[in-house]
Amino acid sequence: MLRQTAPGRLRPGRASDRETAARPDDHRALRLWLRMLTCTQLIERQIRNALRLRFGTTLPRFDLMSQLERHPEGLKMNELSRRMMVSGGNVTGITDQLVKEGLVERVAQPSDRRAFRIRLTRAGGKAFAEMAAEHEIWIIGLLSGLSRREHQDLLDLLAKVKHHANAREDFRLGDRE
Amino acid sequence: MLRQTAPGRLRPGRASDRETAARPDDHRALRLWLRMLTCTQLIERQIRNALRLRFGTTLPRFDLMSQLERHPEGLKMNELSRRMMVSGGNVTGITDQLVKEGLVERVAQPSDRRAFRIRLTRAGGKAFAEMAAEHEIWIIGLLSGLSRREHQDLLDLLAKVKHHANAREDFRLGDRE
DNA sequence: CCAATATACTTTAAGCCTATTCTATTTAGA
DNA sequence: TCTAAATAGAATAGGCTTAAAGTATATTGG
Repeated sequence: MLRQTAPGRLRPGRASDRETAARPDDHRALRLWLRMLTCTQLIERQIRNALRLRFGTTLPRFDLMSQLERHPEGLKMNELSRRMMVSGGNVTGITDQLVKEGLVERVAQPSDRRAFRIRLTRAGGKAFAEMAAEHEIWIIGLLSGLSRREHQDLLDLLAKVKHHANAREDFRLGDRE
Repeated sequence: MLRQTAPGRLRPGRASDRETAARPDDHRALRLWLRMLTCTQLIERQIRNALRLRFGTTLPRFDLMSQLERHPEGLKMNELSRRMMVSGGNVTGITDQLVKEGLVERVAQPSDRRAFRIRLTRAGGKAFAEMAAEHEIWIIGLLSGLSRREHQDLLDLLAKVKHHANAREDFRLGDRE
């Protein structure tokens, strides 16, 4: 059988994606935003796919484990929520899955009986190490079109974007009641 | 009542987000990727929020209508799918919603009875015009931390990323069977 | 013509994600 | 102390998203 795109399989456009449709009179900020979005989605989709095919896991699960790996003492649910930039309820669900798979554990906290620490189990740490190694190679490959100098420039420009957008968060732009 | 963050309300980290946790020995590509992701999510979340609060709609719906606005003659489902970079089944669902709301319509195509064109209705065009005007102001504001020069530099760097990542798509990185 | 294949779209099952609401516990203040 | 407010986390309902499988139509090659 020919290696073909499956019927519903997602293989988005090369010829005309979201951003390609930007019109000449679009404001430059809008063009820039569409391009940021396209780039991120392009990379994210490939990583999701690779995680699924190689390790049968998902990006959110990988992301959660990656946070825990950086904090061997464990993290509370709300810390995970903040760092992963997702809602608390979401963390509950993902954690439940990982607990069921034996990759992380909830450790009760005597000091605050409402909370507990989430930690990687030994199996979880081992599984994550394997995934992280390949994951980094994928990322390096996907971003290898840029020179070291360009990497740095892009990092700096995005830092500006990040800080400005963060500062703006409190203005609640669309919220005028 | 004080204007406060609701219990489960998503107000992700300023102090320590996903990317802040990157370690000094992380490869620069990984740091760059985490920062791209953080920036995009930061902006996207604010846009989603603003769309919900101001117009009671969602980003995918806005996105679909935005594609149609650029193509008054209408687009087929698979064209929408490609441009929006989402699966066909997803487009079906979003279109169903918008049809129910009277904002878009499916127009049968005699030349191919499997397909039809999706078009904005008059009401849809009107609604979109209002939203698009504000949307652009939000984006301009969120990206106003950069000078015109920096806008251009960022646009150029992201173009490189995009083309490289696009070219890599066929290598199916994680897929070795 | 007709069978095989491809295409356009929908449906389904499962997971992600959010806002909202709920319970349990802790903290702060009168 | 005792009550009100804040906090940690879970439960819920609804929407987004995907891969895979299904239906109908079109195209292609024998």
